[in-house]
Amino acid sequence: MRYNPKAIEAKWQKRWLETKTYEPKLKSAKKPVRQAHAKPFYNLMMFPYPSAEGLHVGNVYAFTGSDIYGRFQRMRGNDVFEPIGLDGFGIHSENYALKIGKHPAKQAKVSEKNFYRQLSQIGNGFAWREHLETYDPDYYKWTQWIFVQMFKKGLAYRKKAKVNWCPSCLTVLADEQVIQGRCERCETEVVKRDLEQWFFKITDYAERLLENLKTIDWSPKVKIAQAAWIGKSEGAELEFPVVTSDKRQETSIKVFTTRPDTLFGATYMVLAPEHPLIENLKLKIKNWEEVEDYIKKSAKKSEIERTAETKEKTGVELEGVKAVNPANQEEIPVFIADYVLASYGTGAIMAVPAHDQRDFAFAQKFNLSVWRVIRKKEAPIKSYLMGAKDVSDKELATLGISIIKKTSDGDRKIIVPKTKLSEYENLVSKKMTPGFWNEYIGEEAVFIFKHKDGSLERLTLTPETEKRIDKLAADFVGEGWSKSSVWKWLAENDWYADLIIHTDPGFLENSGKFDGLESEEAKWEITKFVGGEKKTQYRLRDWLISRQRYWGPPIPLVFCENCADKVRNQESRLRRSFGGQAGIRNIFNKGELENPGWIAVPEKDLPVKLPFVKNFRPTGTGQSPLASVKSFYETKCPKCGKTARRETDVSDTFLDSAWYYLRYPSIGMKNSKIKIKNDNGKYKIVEIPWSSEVTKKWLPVEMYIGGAEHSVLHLLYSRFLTMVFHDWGLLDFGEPFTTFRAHGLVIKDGAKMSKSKGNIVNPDDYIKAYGADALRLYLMFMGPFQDGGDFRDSGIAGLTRFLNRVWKFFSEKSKVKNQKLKIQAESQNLERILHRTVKKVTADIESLRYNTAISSLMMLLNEFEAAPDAVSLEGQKIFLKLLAPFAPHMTEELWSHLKEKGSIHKSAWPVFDPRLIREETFELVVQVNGKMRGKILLPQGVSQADAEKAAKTDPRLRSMLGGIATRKVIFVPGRLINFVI
RNA sequence: GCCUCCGUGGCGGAAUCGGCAGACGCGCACGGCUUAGGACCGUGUGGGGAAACUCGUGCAGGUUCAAAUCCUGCCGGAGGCACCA
Repeated sequence: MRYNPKAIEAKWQKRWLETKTYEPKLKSAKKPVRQAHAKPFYNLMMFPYPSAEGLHVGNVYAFTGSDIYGRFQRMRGNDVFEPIGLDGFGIHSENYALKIGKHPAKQAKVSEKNFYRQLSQIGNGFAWREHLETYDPDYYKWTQWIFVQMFKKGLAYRKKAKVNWCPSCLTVLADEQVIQGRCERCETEVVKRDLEQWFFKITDYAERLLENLKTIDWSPKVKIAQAAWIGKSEGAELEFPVVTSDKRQETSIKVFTTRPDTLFGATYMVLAPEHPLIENLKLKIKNWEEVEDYIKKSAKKSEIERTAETKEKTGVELEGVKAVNPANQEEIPVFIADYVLASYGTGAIMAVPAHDQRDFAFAQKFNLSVWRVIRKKEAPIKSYLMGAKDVSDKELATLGISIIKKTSDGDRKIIVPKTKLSEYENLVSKKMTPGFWNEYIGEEAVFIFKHKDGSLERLTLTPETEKRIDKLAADFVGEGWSKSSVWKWLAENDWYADLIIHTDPGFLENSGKFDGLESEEAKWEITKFVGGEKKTQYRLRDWLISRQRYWGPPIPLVFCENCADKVRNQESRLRRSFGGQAGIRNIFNKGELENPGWIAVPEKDLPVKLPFVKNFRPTGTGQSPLASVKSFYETKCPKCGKTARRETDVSDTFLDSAWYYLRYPSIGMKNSKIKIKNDNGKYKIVEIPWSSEVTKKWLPVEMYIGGAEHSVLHLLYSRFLTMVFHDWGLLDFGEPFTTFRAHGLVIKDGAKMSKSKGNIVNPDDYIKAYGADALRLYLMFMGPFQDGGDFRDSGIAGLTRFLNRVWKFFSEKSKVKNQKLKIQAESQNLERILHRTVKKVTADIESLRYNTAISSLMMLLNEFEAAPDAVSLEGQKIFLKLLAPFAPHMTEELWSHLKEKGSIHKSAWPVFDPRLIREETFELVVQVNGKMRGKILLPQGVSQADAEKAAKTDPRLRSMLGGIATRKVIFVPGRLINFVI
C-alpha cells in the first residue's frame, strides 16, 4: 500500500470532527493550575482577516506552529482549547470587496466558506463549535456594548484634533496604524486633517501598560516595541517669562525637557506652530504676517513632509517678543518652527543647540548662539595629546593648524600660514564673543568659528600632525579604541552636528554655581533652583477609534440637541451652586456629561445593526457612507424621546479583535450577570459578554502565537481593554495573554511575497500536491519557528521523502508479526537513541524549536532503517507519538495500523528514562594546546589521572605527548582533556 | 539618527552552559536498480594539500588552556521607532 496523503487526510479530518477529538469539555475542565501543566490549556492563534482570495501560506505557517504546541500539550494530558474564527469586519475585507466589485456582506459569506474549508484542511485541532466572526451581529452587539461602557465611564470622548487621514482609504487612522507616515493597509502617505473624532483614553493606562510588561512572558522584541511606543520620559517642566520690547512681562512659556541640566545652555525657544500662546501674543508680534503665513504653510504639510527633510529646519522668529532664561536671566529669542510638535509635552521647547542635534541644526541656520554647558567625562585623546584638561592656544599653535573652508565644490583644506596664526589665537581667546564661536567640541581637537558674515570655518590638524596622531592613535588601540575609531572621532571630514555636538550627560560648566556637578544630579538641582516641576511624559496618544467607512460595527451613540442643552445648562447651574453634584449624575452618565448631547444607546437596544446599503463606497467627505442613509441616522433620543441623530461612523477593526479571545470559550454558554459599580456610585446588575464561570477556568490565554507586526496594534489594544475590564470588576486578571510568542516571517525564494512579484504561495496547491502533513513538516523544518524561513519549492521534496520513508518503514514493519529481538547490542543502542530523541523532541517543542525536533526524528528514522529488526513495538509507538504533532494525519493512520484504540492525539506523550540515556563509554576529546588531536573511548566517570594515562599511552597520541613535559592539564569530565605544553 | 535582532559551506540551517564547527535537509558528483527517470537505493560532498597537516563561523583586535559563542571597535543585513525635546 502506497502512501496516499489525500485519502488519509480526508478520512481523518472527517473522523476527528465526528468524534469531537478537539472539543474539550469547557465547563467540566478542572480549575487551572498556573504554570507547568495547566489542565485547561487555552491555545490561541491570531484569527485571520479574510481579505484576499484565500488563506496565505503565512497563516498556515503561524497556525501550524501554534497547533503543534497545542497538540503537544494535549498529549501531555491537558484539555486543550484551540479556537479559530474570522476577523471579517474592517477596512481590509471591505477594500477587497471594493476591488472585486462585490458587496462586503455578500463577499463575507463567500470568504467565510472558503476560509473555513482551507482551515479544515491544514490539519489543525480546531474546536470548531466555538468559531466566531466579527461581523456576526451576535458578536458585534457586544463590541458595541464595550463601546457603550467605555463611553459611560468616561474612557471614550469626542474631540476635534489634527488626525491622520488616509486619502486612499478615505478614513481617519489611529497613530498605531500609521507606519513611517504611511497607511498600514495601503501604504498611501497619510495627511493631517482637523476632524472631530472619537477617542479611547488609552493614555490613562500608559504607566500600567508599561509596568505590567515586566510580569508577562512575551517575546522580548514585542515588549521592547511596546515600551518604545509608550515612550516614557522623565524630565521637568520649566517656565520662561515672556517680555516685550518695553521689558514688560506678558506671559510665560512652559516647556518640558528631559535635560534641565542644560538650562544654562538654552539660547532660544521654539513654539509649535499650533501653540495657543501665539494667538495671545498676536498684537505684540511685529512680523505677524510672516508668522501667520508660516503657521498656514506648516498646517498644510503632511507628516512626511514635516519630518522627511530633517536637516533642513524651518521657522520664524517672533519679533518684538523675548523670553527670559530663568537660570541666568538672559533674554533669548522666541521662534515658531514645525520641528516642535504641538502634541507632545507642552508644545514648546527650550533650545540647547550645544547639546541637541535638532537645536543645533536650527541654530546654524538662524545664526544663533551655541553655548556649551556640558563636558564629557572622559577624554583619552585630548589628555594624551595635550596632557591637560584644557587645550591651550599655544599647544594649538605648536600642533599646527589648518582650516577647511566650505566652498561650492565641497570642502577644501588650506594650511594656515604662520602669519595668520595670530588671528586664530585672537579668535580662540575670544571665546563666545558675539559673532564668533569656537569650541573644543566634545574633547575633540576640532574648532569651528563663525565670521561676522555668517560663514563657518573649521580648524583641524595639518598632515604632519595627522601622522603624529596616527602614531599616537596606534597606542590607543586596545584600550577600547580602534585606530579607525580614533580617526573617525578625531578627524572626520564633514562638519555636521553629529560630529561637533554631544548629547550625552556629563559634567556641567558655564552654569554658574552648578559648575562641576554631574548631569543627573544637576537636573533636579537646577529644576529646584528655577522653581520647575518634575514631570513624566508619554509618547503614547489616545486611540482614535472612529472610522468613516461602512464595513464595521456602527458606533452605538446618538446625538440629541435637547439633551445637549440640558447638560450644558445643568453644568452651569451646578457651577453656580457648588456642591450640587448628585442630581445630574443620576440622569446623565460621565460620558454624556463630558460630551454634551451624546447619548449612549441603551444596552437592551443593541446591536445597532449595520444596515444593508447598496452604495457602501467611502465618501472622502470625512463622513461615513451611513451619513447619507436617512433611515439609519434618523432616530429618537433614548433619553428624552426627541428627534436625534445617530453617529454614522463605525468603530476601528482593532476594537473587534481586542476582545475576541474573551468570547471564544463562552460561545454557546449563558452570559453572566454581574454587579458592577456605576460612575455615579450606584451598583447595577449587568449582563456581560461572557460566562464568568468558563472564563475563570480558561483564561487568561496560556499560549498565544502570532505575528510581531501586531506589537503596537492588536497586542497593545487587547492589553488595554483587559485592564479596563479588570478595573470594572468584569475579569479577575489584568493581562490577557500569559505567554506570547512571535513567529517569524515566511519569504519566498529570498524575497517578500507580493502579488506584483507573482511569488505568492497558495497553500491549496501544495496540500493538493504533497498533502497537509508534508506542507506542515516542511514549513516547520525551514528554520527556527520564531525566525521564519525561506520557502523554496525544492525543499518540500525532502520532507515528502521523509514521510514516504516513514510510511514504508511502518508498512513493512507491521508485516513482521514476531517482534523477537535478534541482536541484543543493537536494540540496546537503539533504545538509548530512542530515549534521547524523546528528550530532545520534548525540549525542542517546548521552546518552539521545531526544526531541530524534526531533524532528530529524521536521525531516529535513519537508525530504525539501519536495524529494522531491532525496533520494538514500543519503539514504533514512541516514534509515531513524537511525530504526531507535526504530521497528525499520517501518524493517526499508522497508529490505527498498530491496532491501537483511540486517537494518537489523545495518547500519552512519551517520557524518557534518564538511566537509559546514559552511555557507559564516551569519546574523550584530547587537545594539545587547545587543538583537537584525537579521541579515545573511555568509560563514563573516568578520573583525570586515568584519562591522562590513557591519552599518553594511546598509540596515535603518544608521539605528540610522549616525553614532553606538560605545563598544565585541563580536564573537563565527560568531555575533554587539554594538554598545554 | 536612535533602539532591537542577526552575519556559519553552493542553499536552508545545527552546535541550548565558552569545550570535536558544519548535525538534519536541499543541491551537486559518482555508482546501483531501471526501457526510461525529475522515482528509489548506496557512497561522497567547507577550502588548500598526494599525505602528515593546515586554513576556516562578516572584518580588526582583546580575554581564555580553549571563542561561532564573552568583551571593544568597525563593516554589512533585517525589523521597530523616528524632529517625542
